[in-house]
Amino acid sequence: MVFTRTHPFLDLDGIVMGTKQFLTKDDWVQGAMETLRVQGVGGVRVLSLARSLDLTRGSFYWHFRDRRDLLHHMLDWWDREMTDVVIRHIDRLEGTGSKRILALAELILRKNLNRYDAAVRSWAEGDREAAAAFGRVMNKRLGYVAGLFRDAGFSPRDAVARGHLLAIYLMGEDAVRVGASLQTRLRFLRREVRVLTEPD
Amino acid sequence: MVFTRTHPFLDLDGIVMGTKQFLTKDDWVQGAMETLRVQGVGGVRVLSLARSLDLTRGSFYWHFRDRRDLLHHMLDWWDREMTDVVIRHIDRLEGTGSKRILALAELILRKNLNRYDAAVRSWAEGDREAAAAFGRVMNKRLGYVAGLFRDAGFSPRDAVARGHLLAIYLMGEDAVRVGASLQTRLRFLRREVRVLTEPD
DNA sequence: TAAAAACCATACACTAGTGTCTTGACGTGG
DNA sequence: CCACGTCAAGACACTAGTGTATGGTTTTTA
Repeated sequence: MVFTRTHPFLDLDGIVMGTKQFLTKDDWVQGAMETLRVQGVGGVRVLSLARSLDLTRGSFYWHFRDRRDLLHHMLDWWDREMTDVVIRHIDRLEGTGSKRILALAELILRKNLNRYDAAVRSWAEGDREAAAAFGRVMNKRLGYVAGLFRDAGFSPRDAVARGHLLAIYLMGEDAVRVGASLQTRLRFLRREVRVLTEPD
Repeated sequence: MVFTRTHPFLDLDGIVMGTKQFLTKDDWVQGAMETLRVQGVGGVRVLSLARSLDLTRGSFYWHFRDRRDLLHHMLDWWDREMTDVVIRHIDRLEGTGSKRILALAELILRKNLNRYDAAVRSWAEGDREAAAAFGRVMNKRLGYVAGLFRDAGFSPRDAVARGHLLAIYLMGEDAVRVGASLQTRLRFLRREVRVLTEPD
């Protein structure tokens, strides 16, 4: 059989860089994350995933021990790309207090960094490893956001309360604003942040 | 084969009322909701559900046209039992303003009325009917809670902002307080409600 | 108490999915 | 140029799940 399948791939700016012959582990993981988002863990199947990537399961079992192994890598990826990235970015930012809080919130909305949260959370409900990963990530997020509120001048206890309200809002916002434009969502967001950052 | 299987069943107060020979549609739906919670929609399978109820699929296909029909009834059930019930209960309550807000929030935590929210939300991501149902329910909730904040004396725009913060918090709270006792969760909750209900 | 309705089991034909093993195409360094 | 590492196809044996059709048992109704 002729083996000429080549996949065009994009860099981060959306510019076509070239073609590649083979898929990497990360290609599988990212494809699986999309399936996770719209179908839940139960929908992440080796066979259907292979079909959607236009390959057979032969490739899959070269990259991963089994389905469980893939799921493990997905949790790692989600932790790195959807949380650590944000924290590093905000840490490098000028300004302090409520400015940084708003920047963090807007970054998450603009880049849709919360798009897998619902699925991972639901996944965690019935899976010990997912639950552990989800717990770690949430603690990281809650702690970081609460810290920002402390920087903004709130008492430790108040900073925690407000930080948790914001972190959970950011996790659930996209669910109640379906079909809304980014502009609308940002308008809502700024008002929520104002409510939380204004002194009593 | 002998056909003597009888299931003890409970009334609302947990007192054993008797035994019943057959299962109702609602028995299937409630069983399916539990599976939905821990496994997501993908885990709601006719066969495994029948096994967990200790019967065969023959029963299932008497009560429901097919799997899709069950999923439809689950959305109905979730709407009725996890939202309408709360609204009716709070509407009948004395007192106004922030008292009722706290009562609503505590009721949801105490009765775990948010336990299926995450799964339904994730389900909605890849299913039009679930998305429609989830949207209707969220609008109902957001509108009702915003109304409570208006009753508490906030301006319409502020009431919406605070109402949404609370509604989304109530939807995501259980995810970040895993392993915490009800008392701990209530302590957090009261502080969040205080932050949201205190005038600027 | 006989007929009707409600409820469930079982068998059948089918599709989807898992993991293993073998084979083969491509690419690169010696 | 060839040997080895990389990546993927394909076949195999298996389990899980779907929906239908049919018949049996229990409960209700008349």
